Amino acid sequence: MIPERSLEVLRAIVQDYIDTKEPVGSKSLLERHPFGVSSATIRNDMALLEEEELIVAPHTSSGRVPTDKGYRLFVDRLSEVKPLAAAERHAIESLLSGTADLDDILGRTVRLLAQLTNQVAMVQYPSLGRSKIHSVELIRLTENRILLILIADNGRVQQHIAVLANAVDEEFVANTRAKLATLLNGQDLSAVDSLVANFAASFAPIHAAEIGAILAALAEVVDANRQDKVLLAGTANLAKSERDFSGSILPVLEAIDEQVVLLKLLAEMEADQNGVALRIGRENELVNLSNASVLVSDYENQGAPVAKIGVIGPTRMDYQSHISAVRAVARYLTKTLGN
Amino acid sequence: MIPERSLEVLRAIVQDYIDTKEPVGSKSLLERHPFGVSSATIRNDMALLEEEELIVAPHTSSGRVPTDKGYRLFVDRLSEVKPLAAAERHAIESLLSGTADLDDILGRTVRLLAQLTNQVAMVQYPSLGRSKIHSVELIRLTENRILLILIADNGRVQQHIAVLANAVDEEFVANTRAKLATLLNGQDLSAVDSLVANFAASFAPIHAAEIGAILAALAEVVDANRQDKVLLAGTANLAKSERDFSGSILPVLEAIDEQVVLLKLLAEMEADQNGVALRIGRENELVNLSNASVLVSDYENQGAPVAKIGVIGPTRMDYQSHISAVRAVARYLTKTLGN
DNA sequence: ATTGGCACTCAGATAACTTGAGTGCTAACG
DNA sequence: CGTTAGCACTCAAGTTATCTGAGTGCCAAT
Repeated sequence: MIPERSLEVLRAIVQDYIDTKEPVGSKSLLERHPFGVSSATIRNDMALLEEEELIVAPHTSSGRVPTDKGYRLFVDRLSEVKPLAAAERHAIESLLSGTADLDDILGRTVRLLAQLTNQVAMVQYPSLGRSKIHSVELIRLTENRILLILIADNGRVQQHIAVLANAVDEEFVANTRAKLATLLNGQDLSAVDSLVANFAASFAPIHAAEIGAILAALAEVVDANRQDKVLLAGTANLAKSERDFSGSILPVLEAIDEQVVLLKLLAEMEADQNGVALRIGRENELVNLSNASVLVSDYENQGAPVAKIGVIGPTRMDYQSHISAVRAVARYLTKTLGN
Repeated sequence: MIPERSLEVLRAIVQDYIDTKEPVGSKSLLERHPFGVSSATIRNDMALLEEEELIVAPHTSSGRVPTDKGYRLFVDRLSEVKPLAAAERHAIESLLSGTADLDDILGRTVRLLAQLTNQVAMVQYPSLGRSKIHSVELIRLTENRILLILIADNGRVQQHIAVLANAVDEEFVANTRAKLATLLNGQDLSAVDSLVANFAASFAPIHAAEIGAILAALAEVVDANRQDKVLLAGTANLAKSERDFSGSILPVLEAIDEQVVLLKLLAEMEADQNGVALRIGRENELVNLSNASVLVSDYENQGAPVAKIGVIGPTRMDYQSHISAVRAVARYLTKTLGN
């Protein structure tokens, strides 16, 4: 077991390092934190912490820097979450009020989070996994092109064009639309597949191809809802804190380019008791983000988590503040979606 | 007037500099380009070019580097556009074939362009300025929330939710929808404002507030079509060519964050006889992109330019190749949209 | 107009030296 | 035993000096 004071030293090291961005030594640590012991004692504690791989010295004769493991311990056991300043709270309230459109809400929210944290912020579009279908519309664009629109009960709208082999008339479209409505309105999105299994049977075989194309479009639209989208903001913050990413911001930019990677990462992350999920440095190795930390929280709609929102930044980020920022924004987003 | 050979020297300097990323001196220039004169003569020519502010020496005793003005002259008068390699042509064909959805097409296209040029690529969503309304749909989500969907004749779909002060029934919605359809279907988007001017008059005054809200939503949607969106790809290329941007990639990242800036920039750019528009370095001063060049081309739908596609990169970019890449991709996009 | 020749410049590389914040270790202390 | 003072040691980073070579401008000769 690591003695109490040593843990305090670790906490002090992490805080100072986040603050000054300089490796912290035993003497300068005492200047900022009056431990009431001598620097030699601190050095002994540091030796212990280094033993435990919680800190490391970049060079033989330099101060110490927290390791990923050190940050992890700090976050899990040593740090209180720092509540938001009133001004920040106010900023959230005022910036996010009075919106209606989903795109708009998410856009504003992610920008706000980027601004609050000075990091790259991201928000995932609400998954419709547990959502229900509000309605399905069919619109005849031309004689052989049908626009299919699927509206979910949370207001998200997806459309797709079905191109038919043969021309169809308005009546056919209206008829199909009515049947689809009866079948699907109010149903779970996830149930669509089984519900439409025998759909073609209720039509004359002559129209089998057309019905097939429309069902394909429907499948496409349902699927598009599954493969979520990610909205980003604050990429310029990367350039500002470039040196914080040991070496290069390239992996982060690559992740941003390849949204698939981000989505995979988000999907893997599960919130802890604090309501946030955090991956520090090497913990992101699989997605090639070893020099970054990812911090996300779920946001909810109708009582159930629907997607994630969070930030991505250097391992040396201000976890205490950012955790509360992410949580607050997630909560506010939940609230906004509730209306 | 600048003599012929001096211009040849300028061309050689630009090409070498783009190639080697090193300031080019009189002697090494001769090694790569056998001018048949001595280095002293080249130096004389260089002195002239420097006089004309077409090249500049970073340090007293160093080779020369083209200025923005030098690049401009090079592009306008000295360079042939380099046709695409067969492999690239092939890549375009295969990567962009077999798609249907607008989002999908644009996404693929912009990625492709980023890959071809190794720069940040951007594509603007098709403006609907000259498009017509295919149809307007109203869908009653709840008793006081109406989803308005506007479908343009090019398949682009925009929706917006109107929140009403009072509850309305299905009949009211159907009625309104029918009237809107009669009024608007097939009309120019730009004509919407004047067409709906007296719309409220055809309803009982008791519903004035509701009609107002719906018209507001309509205005919103029409407006959303005007303020186009930009899709980006290849931001990771920024990190790779970071040193090419004198100093910092920050301004570029900022522009990417603030899409408004990009849109403004795109709006200002008008294609020349080559079918592309190019802004070099300082020519972008107003949008704070003095150390970058922006190269775009129009793409068309139904015979008229609808939006722009292009790249943004360091002033020292390979204009010859990139111009043809942008043009080819724009043309292919035009062709794909034609289906 | 072009060229060979020459003195000059200066960014960048290399090396030697200094500095100072930091370390580990040990012997003494309460 | 945990703590401390003291000391020798390390090494990144800064400073200075020196060297090098690719490059220049200029001028007299062709």
